Amino acid sequence: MISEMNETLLIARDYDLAATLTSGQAFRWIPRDGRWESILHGRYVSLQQLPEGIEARTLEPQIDWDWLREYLQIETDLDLVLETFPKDAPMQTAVRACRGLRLLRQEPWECLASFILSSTKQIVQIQQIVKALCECYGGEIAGSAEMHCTFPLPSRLATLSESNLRSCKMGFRAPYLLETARIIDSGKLDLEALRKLSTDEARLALMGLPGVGEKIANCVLLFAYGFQDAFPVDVWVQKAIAQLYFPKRRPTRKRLKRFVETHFGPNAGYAQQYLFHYMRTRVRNAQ
DNA sequence: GTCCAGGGATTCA
DNA sequence: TGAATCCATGGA
Repeated sequence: MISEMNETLLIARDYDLAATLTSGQAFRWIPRDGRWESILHGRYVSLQQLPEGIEARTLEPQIDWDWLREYLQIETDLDLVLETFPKDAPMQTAVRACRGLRLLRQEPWECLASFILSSTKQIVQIQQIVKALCECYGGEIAGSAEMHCTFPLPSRLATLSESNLRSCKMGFRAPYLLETARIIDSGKLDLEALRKLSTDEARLALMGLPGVGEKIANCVLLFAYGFQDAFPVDVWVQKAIAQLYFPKRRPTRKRLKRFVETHFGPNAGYAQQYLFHYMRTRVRNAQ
C-alpha cells in the first residue's frame, strides 16, 4: 500500500544540514523556529535536523520524496567521498572542522541564474537579490507561516526589460540574466541536455552564455549537475590554497589552475566546498 | 593586462 | 558614525 504523507524522515548520518544550506551553494533557505524553509520544484518544504537524519514537511501529501532525496543527495556515502581527498594537513583540518558538509543537487535554471547574480556580491547580498527577483517575478505559493515565491522561469524573465531586472538591485548583472533567460527560453541551449555531456563539454556550453565565465560555469556544473570534478575558484578558495599550500610565494594563475586540477582527486569539487566553508567560517573568525 | 560595472554588508578609524 | 573596503566576476 502506498500512503501519501506530508511528512517524512530521511535517514542520514554525517549530514550537517545548517552548514550545507548556508555554504553558498543555494541562496533561498530561510531559518525559522529551528527549521529551514524553501521552495523546491515549485513546492514549499520545511526541513529539520534530527539526530537520525532530516525531517521534512510539505503542505500537500507527497506520493514520493525522490525529488528531495535527490536535492539533498541523501544517499551519498560521505565516508567514500572523504576517502578520496588528498591526505595533506590543510585538507584534513578542513574536513575535521566541517564534517557533515554536503553538496546539493539543485535545479539547473535556478542555480545558473543565481550564480550569474553572484558576481562580486557577498552571500548575504546574493540572497537579497534572489529574494527580490522571486518576489517581483516568481509565482506566489503558500507557506506554513507566510507567503513564499517560486523562482521565475526563463520564459517569464524573457518578457521583461533590463530596467525591470535592475529594480531587483542586480546592477550590471541585469543584462546578463536577461539575455541568458532569452537564450534558454528560445531553446538555443537546453539545460537538461548538458547532463549527457562531459564536464569539459558542459562547461564550454555554459560559458557561451553572457555573464558566465569559468568560475560561474564550474559552480553550476558542481551544484546543479553533480560534475564532482568541477572546481570553482573564487577569492576564498584562492586565498585558502595560497595560504595553505603555497605559504611562501603566491602562485601564478597558471600554476594554481594546474594545482587544483591535479591535486584534489575525483571529488575535487567536494574538497573545494570544504576548503571554502572552512575559510569562511573558521579562519576568518580566528584572525 | 587593465579597467569598469550596483550597492549593501562589514570592517576600520 | 562616517569612510573605506569587500564581494562564490565577466566582458570590453
